[in-house]
Amino acid sequence: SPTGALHIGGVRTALYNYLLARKHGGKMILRIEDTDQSRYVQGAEEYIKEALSWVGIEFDEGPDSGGPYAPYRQSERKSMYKNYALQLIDSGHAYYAFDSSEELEAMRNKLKTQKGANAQYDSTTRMTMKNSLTLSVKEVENHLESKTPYVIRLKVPDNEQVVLNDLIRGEVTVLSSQIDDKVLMKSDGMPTYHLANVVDDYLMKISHVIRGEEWLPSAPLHVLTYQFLGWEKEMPSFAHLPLLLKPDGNGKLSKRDADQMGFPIFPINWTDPKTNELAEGFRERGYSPEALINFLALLGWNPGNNQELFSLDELISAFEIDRIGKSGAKFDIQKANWFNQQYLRAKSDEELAGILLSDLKLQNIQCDLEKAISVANALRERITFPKDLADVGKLFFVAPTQFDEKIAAKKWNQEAISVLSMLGEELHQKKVITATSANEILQSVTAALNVPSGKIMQALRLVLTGGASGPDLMITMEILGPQEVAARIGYALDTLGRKVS
RNA sequence: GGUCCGUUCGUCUAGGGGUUAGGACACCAGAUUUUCAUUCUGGCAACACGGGUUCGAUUCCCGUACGGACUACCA
Repeated sequence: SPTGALHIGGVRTALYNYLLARKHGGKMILRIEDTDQSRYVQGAEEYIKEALSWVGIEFDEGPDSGGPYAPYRQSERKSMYKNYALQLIDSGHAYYAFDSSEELEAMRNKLKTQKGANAQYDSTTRMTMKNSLTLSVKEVENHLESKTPYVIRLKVPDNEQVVLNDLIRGEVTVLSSQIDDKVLMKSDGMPTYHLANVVDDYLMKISHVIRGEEWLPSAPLHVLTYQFLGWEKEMPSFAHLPLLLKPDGNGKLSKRDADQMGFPIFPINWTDPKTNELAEGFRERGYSPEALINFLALLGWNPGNNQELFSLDELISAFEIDRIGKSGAKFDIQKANWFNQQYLRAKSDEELAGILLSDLKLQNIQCDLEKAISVANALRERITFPKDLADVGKLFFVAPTQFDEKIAAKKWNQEAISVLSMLGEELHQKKVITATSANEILQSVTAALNVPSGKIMQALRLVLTGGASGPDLMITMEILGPQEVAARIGYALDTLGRKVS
């Protein structure tokens, strides 16, 4: 429904639908459920399509590609729904209701004061309200003719067992007296979700309804609707998915939680058209669609073995609806990061170099492909996001101008100074070095000065990177080249001092 | 409040009447790297509780607790 950005839970729901459809050679249909005009959000439909397309979910039918059951937007199908509502009235399963919102509220408030009573429009209260069950035929006609606003409500039977067979939860039985007389047609002439969904699923020959658990309570109502419309045989299978929960505490995962914990909740960037507020998406944050999909697939489903890394095709062949869990899954961004890392590492040096090159270009840093490949190779084991490549790789192009004070205080000592001074002089005379020769030179210097090389490594790192972390130091020296290393040593000696008191 | 759904390491989960209850993420330690990281090895850590059924229950049944969803002319 185009009521805002599709969030990550919706992506997972779409994914499970997609996996099942692909696995069994079915059709994946995109239907836009835009029956609530007041909640319609500009750009939301496009967002849904783009987001799903980014993660690799493709539709066989939908508003763009068309299909045998077009149109695929419920607003464009508006005229189709009323006949079915009328059919339900004719068969005695629905009725007109003329109650104003004030009257409804008054009824609910009155009921709330009675203990144990369910404040709802149902078999116990409908005869006290203003509807075609309580009004005379003449009065009803008058209302309809004078265009009194009305809704059409389902007449839910008094005391019947409604049985829902859920693919995930098994048999769920609800007593019909617990279900209220849901509005089927709104006063603006639009159907509610309940009617539109049932009618369209029937018309579009939908085989499976896989949706979030929040729909479970209204599923019996849908079963009832299928029965009343005489479509019980064509009723789709239902599967109600466990919810995605917030990482700490309990409750449904929300945008607020995600913001607080500092991770995205939308697949791609979303700018709220009302507030103009930008919410960063997983895509823009640097998650690959493969990683996101893999992570999401395993949040509530598992293959029954220890395999964790799945391509979309592998997911399709492994997916089984009865291996979906029943309980809600907390959203663990660390695991998502781990998946991202796995997929990033699986890329070749050339691919990583390409990412590095384009990121460097944005910062106006020149780099040739050969060097980019070396840098990518040096960095490949230490990155989680593509941007890490340029973030940490930057040290190969821009010399540090300041040094981490804590590390300097700890590691910048007389031994380091003498080793580095000598190392700088040695390197200054060289044109090229390899990791191996760099190591040899370092070893000879430390041996000559009788300093264990392990003791000055962090000082060397500090000089070369400005901080305490980075790729292998010998490799770093090889990529930097002897002249640059010597220059950085010289700069460090100048700024950090050649003597320590 | 009512209805429905759920409950295995901190997290995602496997398992299933008799198991040393398995894996992954995270965390911790050791080894390697004369280097932070990687990698490797190891460690920590779970069947919500109470009743049944049973020779035996974490597994089946019932209850309790806890959690969640729903309770709109929203989807």
